[in-house]
Amino acid sequence: MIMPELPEVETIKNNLQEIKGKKITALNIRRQDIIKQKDFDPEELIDQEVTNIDRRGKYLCLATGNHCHLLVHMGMTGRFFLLDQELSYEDKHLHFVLHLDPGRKILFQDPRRFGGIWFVRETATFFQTMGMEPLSPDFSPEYCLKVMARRKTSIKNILLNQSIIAGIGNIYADEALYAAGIMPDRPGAGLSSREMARLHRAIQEVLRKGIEEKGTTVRDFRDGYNRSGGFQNQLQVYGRKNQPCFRCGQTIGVTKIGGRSSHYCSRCQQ
DNA sequence: CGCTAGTCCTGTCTGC
DNA sequence: TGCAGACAGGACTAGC
Repeated sequence: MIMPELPEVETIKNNLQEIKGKKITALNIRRQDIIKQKDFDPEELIDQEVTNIDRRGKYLCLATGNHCHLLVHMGMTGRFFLLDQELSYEDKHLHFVLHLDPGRKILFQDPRRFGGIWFVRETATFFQTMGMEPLSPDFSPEYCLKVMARRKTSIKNILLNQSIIAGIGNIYADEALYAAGIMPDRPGAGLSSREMARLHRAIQEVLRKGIEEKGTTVRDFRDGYNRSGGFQNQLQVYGRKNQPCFRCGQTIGVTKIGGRSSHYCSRCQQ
């Protein structure tokens, strides 16, 4: 099971750079309920050039020449990928198609439909409540200490809170906490500055590694060409319940935190 | 405001 | 072999 997190969306973003400058020729909304917001008529995108493909948190953002934005969130099982016109494709759970000139298309497929598409005019407003990008220069141990001060909830919950840090999901949260040697149920405010420095570094390391490996594929994730990623082979704790810790041999445990499974090594993490 | 529990959804896995 | 139930969880909402 997978949800596309920051490294997965970043991978799709990188793949899709080649459509920059291409013209949108048509679009096909096959399921209305995956459209979450419509600041403008989607038809306005037709005949427009894709001017930019960006990422903010777990959102992919396509900009067009007339200052319109198409935002995509993959939810848990969403796929957003390029396909050459002549190739056949599985159209089950296919909710949206963007046709590009010449003869290519981008498909949005999402069996579980936790994902969606937003037609947004002002991205600044849309992303107003989104937290800091963890790979930006402003993301520092000091920032972490500041935003986690006085928070009694678990550090795991804080890492998953998109309004504090953008883009971290269950897999990279567990991996970062393992790499930092911190138990996921520790209250955020209880972390020492030394621990916060370790966590800050671990977050950046696992995310960078995830991007380098072009994402994690447990079952569902596919990149902008519908290919699998490689980070699943480097997971230390996520999905390794009852298996020995690579570092110390202790059995990896799982507990529920905030309704989500949290994987940890009780010897390597305090 | 901070936090928890419930909700949505369907493919896959488990146990009888 | 078949089938019911558990499970996966991102983001949002209601309620305390």
